[in-house]
Amino acid sequence: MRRFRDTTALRRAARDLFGWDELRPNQLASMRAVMRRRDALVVLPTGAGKSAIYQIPASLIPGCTVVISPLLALQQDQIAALHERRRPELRAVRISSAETPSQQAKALADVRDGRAEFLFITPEQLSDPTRLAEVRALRPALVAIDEAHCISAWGHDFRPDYLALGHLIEGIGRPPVVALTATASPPVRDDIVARLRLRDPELVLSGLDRPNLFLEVAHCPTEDYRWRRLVALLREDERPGIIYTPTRRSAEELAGRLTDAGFPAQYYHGGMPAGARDELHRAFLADQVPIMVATSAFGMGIDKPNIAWVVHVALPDSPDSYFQEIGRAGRDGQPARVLLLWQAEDIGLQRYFTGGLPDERQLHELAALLHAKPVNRKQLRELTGLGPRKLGQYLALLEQVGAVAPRGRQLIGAPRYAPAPRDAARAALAEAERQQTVTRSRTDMMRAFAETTGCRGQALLAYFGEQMTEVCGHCDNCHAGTSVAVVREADDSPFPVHSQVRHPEWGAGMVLGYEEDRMTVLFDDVGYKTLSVPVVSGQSLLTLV
DNA sequence: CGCAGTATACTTATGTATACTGCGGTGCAATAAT
Repeated sequence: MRRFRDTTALRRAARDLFGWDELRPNQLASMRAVMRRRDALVVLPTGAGKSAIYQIPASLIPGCTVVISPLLALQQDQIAALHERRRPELRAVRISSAETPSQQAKALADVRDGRAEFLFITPEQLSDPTRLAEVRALRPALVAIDEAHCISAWGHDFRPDYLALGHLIEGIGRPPVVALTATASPPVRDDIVARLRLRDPELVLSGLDRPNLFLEVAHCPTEDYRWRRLVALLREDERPGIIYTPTRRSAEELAGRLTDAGFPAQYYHGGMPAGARDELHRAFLADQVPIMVATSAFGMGIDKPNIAWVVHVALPDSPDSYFQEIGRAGRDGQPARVLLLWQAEDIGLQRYFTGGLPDERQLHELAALLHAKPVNRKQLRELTGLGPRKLGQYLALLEQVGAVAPRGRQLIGAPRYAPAPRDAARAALAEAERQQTVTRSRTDMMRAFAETTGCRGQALLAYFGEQMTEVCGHCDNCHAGTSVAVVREADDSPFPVHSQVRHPEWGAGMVLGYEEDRMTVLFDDVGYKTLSVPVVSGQSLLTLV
């Protein structure tokens, strides 16, 4: 009865507010979970109407909705899109460093007095206890986490406040939470659930296969070969597309070289002034920039249906990034090309980006300081001489081993049963080593994807824990005939996909999938490994847990 | 980790080999100077 009532209300709201005649099954399932005030993790490709999953229920549920979204530019687009609907139920405000204190106060008042339904905010804002209390006082009825994969990708060092998001949500009264993303492998999903402290969330997943994307990889022994492959694609396809480069400088250089060669290219990266970035973003969406050469800064929130190709001129750091980036192509359902041009040297740069290991003595010193008495970040910087970046990384690590906890009012201290500083430093170092190993293994998986002669669609989906029973038919290897369709019988896969296994040397892990005679397992401590199924079976290498 | 660019050594005149250095992604917010 309730189910029927919710469905009817949701369909009516979708029609009234968005002008949609129907809701897709995945959308409806997610929205029903939200209506029942159940936590949900929704993994759907962008363009599948993901925002509506929280927006439509929010318009029906009494009380405001807090939307946690990672980029200010993205928030701005989302608010503009809501306001274009011109409905009072969809009014939105934002609190960020871009608003003056009086604008922030007005935003809070608008939500409190019912003039706005949505409050857009970043995790960094919520980590200020005063701000947290202000938001809590609004008694939000729902929290939506947009681009939820950022929790896993950024929480460890880049934006440490993401790590504390579960704690912060509890701080605003712990309303039901709906987390949304386009890409999340099984460990990333687990990470999101754990960090947000979701309670028995409804998991809504769509199939990841994108049949209209033609996947192609070319190993490029020389720069010249790489250039020729790139130019060949640009000649064949004059529709708009994105070229991903690994560095800011290479983005600028390649855009210049393409322009000189008669291809109208622009470049985009995080080192550019905000105004120029906004303008380029807008121009690209408006079909005024046919070729965008960019670092990974370009992309999140780009919902442009007619991107016809995506080229990577270097190996991305992980299949996670790669899938996210190629997923921007072909949203209109038209055939689109995805080309990876790589060489082994690309891995060096990714190793650098992964970062080195922390210094155990510095960790020890930091843990000892915090053990003695709570201090704030500024004092810590002065006392330890560590830069803000390194300090943030160290604090995140110490927090993960239970040696550090926020103490309110910007203070950081040791929790009651914190380990001794020496043990904390040792554990934090071990945790950093584990994270580094897992990160490196992701790059290894990316390389394995590049080098495989098997079906690329299968390899990619296996990484994301989705088992394809047949070859994809839309990759270079399928077209060349080197991918082999292997029909798997139930008894050649003694370990079902997603089952927990144990390896004598590598410890506990999860089976992600099978392709040809290989299987992919993600181990907690050593990361991703590809194993030969005959060897595993013959030597009884794995045991079911 | 590995590349590009520069500096130095060795050579005995114009260049080559080796050694060293710096650089490299993603963004919040807060701060300081206009």
